[in-house]
Amino acid sequence: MATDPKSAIENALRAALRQEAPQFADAPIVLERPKQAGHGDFSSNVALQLAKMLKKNPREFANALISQISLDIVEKPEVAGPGFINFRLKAGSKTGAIRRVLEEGRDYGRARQAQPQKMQVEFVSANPTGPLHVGHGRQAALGDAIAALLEWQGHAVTREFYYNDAGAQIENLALSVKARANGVRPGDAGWPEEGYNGEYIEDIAREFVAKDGDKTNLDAIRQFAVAYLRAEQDVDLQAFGVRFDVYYLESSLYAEGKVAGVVKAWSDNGKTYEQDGALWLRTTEYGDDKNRVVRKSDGTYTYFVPDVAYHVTKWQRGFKKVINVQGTDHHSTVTRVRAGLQALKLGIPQGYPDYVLHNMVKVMRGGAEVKISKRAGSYVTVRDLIDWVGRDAVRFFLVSRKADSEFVFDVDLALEKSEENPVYYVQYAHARVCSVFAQWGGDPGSLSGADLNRLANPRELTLSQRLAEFPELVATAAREHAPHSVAFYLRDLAGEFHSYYNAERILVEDEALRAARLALCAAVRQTLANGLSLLGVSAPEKM
RNA sequence: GCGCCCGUAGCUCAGCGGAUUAGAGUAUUGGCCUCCGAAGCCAAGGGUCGUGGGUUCGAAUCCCGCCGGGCGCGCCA
Repeated sequence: MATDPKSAIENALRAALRQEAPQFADAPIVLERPKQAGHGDFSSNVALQLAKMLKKNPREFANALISQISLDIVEKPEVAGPGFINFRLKAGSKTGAIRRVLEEGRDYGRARQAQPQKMQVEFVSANPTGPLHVGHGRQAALGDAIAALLEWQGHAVTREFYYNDAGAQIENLALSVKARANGVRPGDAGWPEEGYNGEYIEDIAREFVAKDGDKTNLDAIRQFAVAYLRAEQDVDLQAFGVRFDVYYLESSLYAEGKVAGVVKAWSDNGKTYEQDGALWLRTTEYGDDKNRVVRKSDGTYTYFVPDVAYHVTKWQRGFKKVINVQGTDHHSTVTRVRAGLQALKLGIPQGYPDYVLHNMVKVMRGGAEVKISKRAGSYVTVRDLIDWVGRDAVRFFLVSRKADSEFVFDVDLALEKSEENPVYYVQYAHARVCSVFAQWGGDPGSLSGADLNRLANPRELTLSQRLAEFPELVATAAREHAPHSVAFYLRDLAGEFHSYYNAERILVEDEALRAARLALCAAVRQTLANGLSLLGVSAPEKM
């Protein structure tokens, strides 16, 4: 079992620091991988960081530190530039990662948690009033990947979908379907003021009538329409490869009295007041810029009350960490929900819950923005995208950018020139390795005994090092809720593999060298597969 | 007007407070298949990191102003 070289170096530096500058023994130690090969494999700037506070010359201090270090996995450390300490790994210690990947297999990159926490990621949470649009697609891809990242960090993660099935928009849905069922079309007299105009309304109306539905029974229509759309969304999510553990219905919060309970608790805590016939919550006491109405003068609650009630259940269900994935257009709710939770005085932490807010998705095709979908009318649906470019491409694309960046989804890039699609580049690397193994025909299990010291050329060592980075990359991506870094890593890894593959032959005559190269390839394949699975993208053996 | 986010190569985007050339992809140009998959590789050109200050030994990165863009500022959800 090889120790991870990076932590070994870090430990050695820490020990040296304890000797040379005990007062900073706990200072953060940053080890980065230099861009330029000439600067070694790892580089640290601790000496520069601490020199000022120590009132010492950075280079002298760096020299003092390295005089304390003796590690058998690296050559002698060097002081460079203004005071960087550069470490160059001995060739043998670079390939350790290969063995580790092969040993851990599908678990390579996973961390064990001494005390796993219950966590929850809430995402999509689309109202059952229409098909899922591209924004939901981005949320689905992001949320699912974030959930996977947290699972890989050893936590118990629940994927949850919240259905706003109790609000006014459901009423509008029912009215729209009823109007359609009775032959009233958008624009006609009698069409609901805030009705839904998409063609899917017509579909629902037709099916409702076909089932001998009573065209005057609004309750029956509402039930039918919600069930219809929920089923349709489920089909889309399934096609997208996203599965939820819990579907939470807003209506159940009312049914169980939780909404009224929240308002009562606020009142009991003295956080509310009456004004203009409405009941207000003093959210300004918790960072909001104005107080908010919680019970309207007509006696109904504003939408954010059930939202708070919902989050109380998350806390009470034991989720210590909750991440809500939402569009930035909802960012004003963040402060409100947190304030509402604080005002209950239930001991819920101040920053609860966490949010990942994502920007909007713009779909481009043929050089122009696509805004119209045949099904939905006013927006492009997830189904449209999957139909156009396939599930893997959609998922990879949608997580391959930071959540807060505006996303331009270029259908032409993914469709007409599909070979230039980044996801194929990564999948192709995986398929290539598979192909080599098929050609070879040997038993992969036999590779565990390969002499990895035979791997000496720079491309092999670079690849090995890249493999070694994966677990830390996953950990960082999980901590920062940033699955896009996994996508970038995979591209880099695939790129280095393609270069290697082009420059060197794997299936050489020399048996020992062949075994070593195959071991490296097997590790690359495994790491690619693990990374792709994190993103919900398949790793095909042939394409 | 106020709040949050964004502004890096023609286009789409990475970039951890650090070391002469700021990175990918794509697009453009020129090479590489008697050889394990050319959906690939190699090479070239292309950037005052929106702008003006400040902090620092050092700023694309941190702080402030300005310009440009997005989103939000309901007894809507």
